[in-house]
Amino acid sequence: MASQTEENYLKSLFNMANEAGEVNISELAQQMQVSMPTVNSMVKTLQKNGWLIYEKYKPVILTSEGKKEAALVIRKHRLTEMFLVNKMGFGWEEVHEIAEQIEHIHAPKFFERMDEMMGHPTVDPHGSPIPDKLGRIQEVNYSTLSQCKTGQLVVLAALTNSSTEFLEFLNSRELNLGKELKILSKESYDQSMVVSFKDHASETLSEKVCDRLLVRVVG
Amino acid sequence: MASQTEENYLKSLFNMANEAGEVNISELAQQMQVSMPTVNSMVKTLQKNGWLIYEKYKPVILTSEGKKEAALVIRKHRLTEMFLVNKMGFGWEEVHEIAEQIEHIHAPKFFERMDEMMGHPTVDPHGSPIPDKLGRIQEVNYSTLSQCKTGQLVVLAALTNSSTEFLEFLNSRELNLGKELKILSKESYDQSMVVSFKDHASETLSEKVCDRLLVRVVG
DNA sequence: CAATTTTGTTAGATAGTTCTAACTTTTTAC
DNA sequence: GTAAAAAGTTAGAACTATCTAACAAAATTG
Ligand SMILES: [Mn+2]
Ligand SMILES: [Mn+2]
Ligand SMILES: [Mn+2]
Ligand SMILES: [Mn+2]
Repeated sequence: MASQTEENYLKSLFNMANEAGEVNISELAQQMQVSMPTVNSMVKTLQKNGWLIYEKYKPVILTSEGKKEAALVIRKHRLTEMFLVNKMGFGWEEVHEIAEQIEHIHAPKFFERMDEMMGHPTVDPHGSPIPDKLGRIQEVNYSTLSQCKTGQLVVLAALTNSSTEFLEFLNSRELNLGKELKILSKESYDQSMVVSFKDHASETLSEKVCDRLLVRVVG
Repeated sequence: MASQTEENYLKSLFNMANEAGEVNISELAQQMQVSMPTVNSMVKTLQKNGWLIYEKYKPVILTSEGKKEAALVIRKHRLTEMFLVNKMGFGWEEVHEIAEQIEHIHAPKFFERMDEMMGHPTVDPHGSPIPDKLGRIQEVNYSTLSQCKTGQLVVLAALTNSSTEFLEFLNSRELNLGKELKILSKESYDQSMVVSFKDHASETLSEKVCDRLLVRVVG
């Protein structure tokens, strides 16, 4: 059984993998906030457990068992976040830190019960998909708001970044998932966009913000 | 901040302390399911943290800081058990193992929210008192059913033992907290008691069972 | 009270997760 | 295509939580 530390590495590996499924040691070290030698010894351990492929001086690659292990931890994380928001009244900006701890609880029934109580949600409070019990993750591809054209009508569906600061910024503009936005104009100098919400005056959103908003085009 | 291991030791120390507040190393080793040298080194660590008083060859004694630390972990444990039963539909026999893990989560708001959602409960699903936010524990003294006399009317209020097996035994007899029992007779040979429940035929309860049932005498 | 048993301590080891310092290999830049 | 920079590895150490073996102190018992 994976330790808490191992579970955190697996999660990062899963999220960081490129198209080829590769992750560099230095990037992983930065992500995990530990030194490269620490990562070096941990990847050897993860390899011994059959969760990744490691060859000296090469980027590491999760095995399918590693991916499944990671996805099941991510499932617990996202179910927890959704439970905290939907059943316990937390804001979407408060739940990540708590879920970071609860994801390591070994109690299948506890997460089963959360899942049931919420009617088997498919996404977490930030729009990220919740893997199923077998660790399968449903891929959805939204566009970023930046990629959209003037005149389009879009619905905010997910985020590419869920830092507390960004979530608090979105709260301050009442930008929550499901919100309909109409793209009024795009400034070619700095890529900022002017959008209007239903029942709300128009807003200017910087390129940085537009890059972090994932939307479904509805018109 | 106490590690998970330290928190588990503190909890055991708190629960095992005799009238003088003393706990023997050998008893603690047995309780924690570790060797005596392991306990020996841990009590030195706990002493360094100011949570207990240790002198060679003497039983250890929690300091008031140690007692508070312990009580706050017990608070998290019991709030969790109550939440699992009242808000998530678990049986009282299923919650201890889960709470044993969740009690180590560092997220004051999470437990605050549980407490609020339940309207600040004062006891856990097994009738044990929930310490307050300052680690103060309200002492209640019930009698065991064994101590009661024939003819008395009592209400089941708590348990001296909450093992899964005992809880399952109580489930099988529909003996839950709040149940009114009338003591019909007591067998002097083996101390077994015959009791009748409201809306139920009479039952014989062994001495072992009667010792584990804490009751409030109501008539 | 002396012998035995029980309780507690020390020493030394292991496993997990982390570090820094020193070194090597690979990649990038001129 | 060499030199410098970046990435990765090894060695050696620390800290936590645990163990067993050996020893010492305290408690019990005849
Ligand atoms: Mn999260
Ligand atoms: Mn985590
Ligand atoms: Mn419990
Ligand atoms: Mn515990």
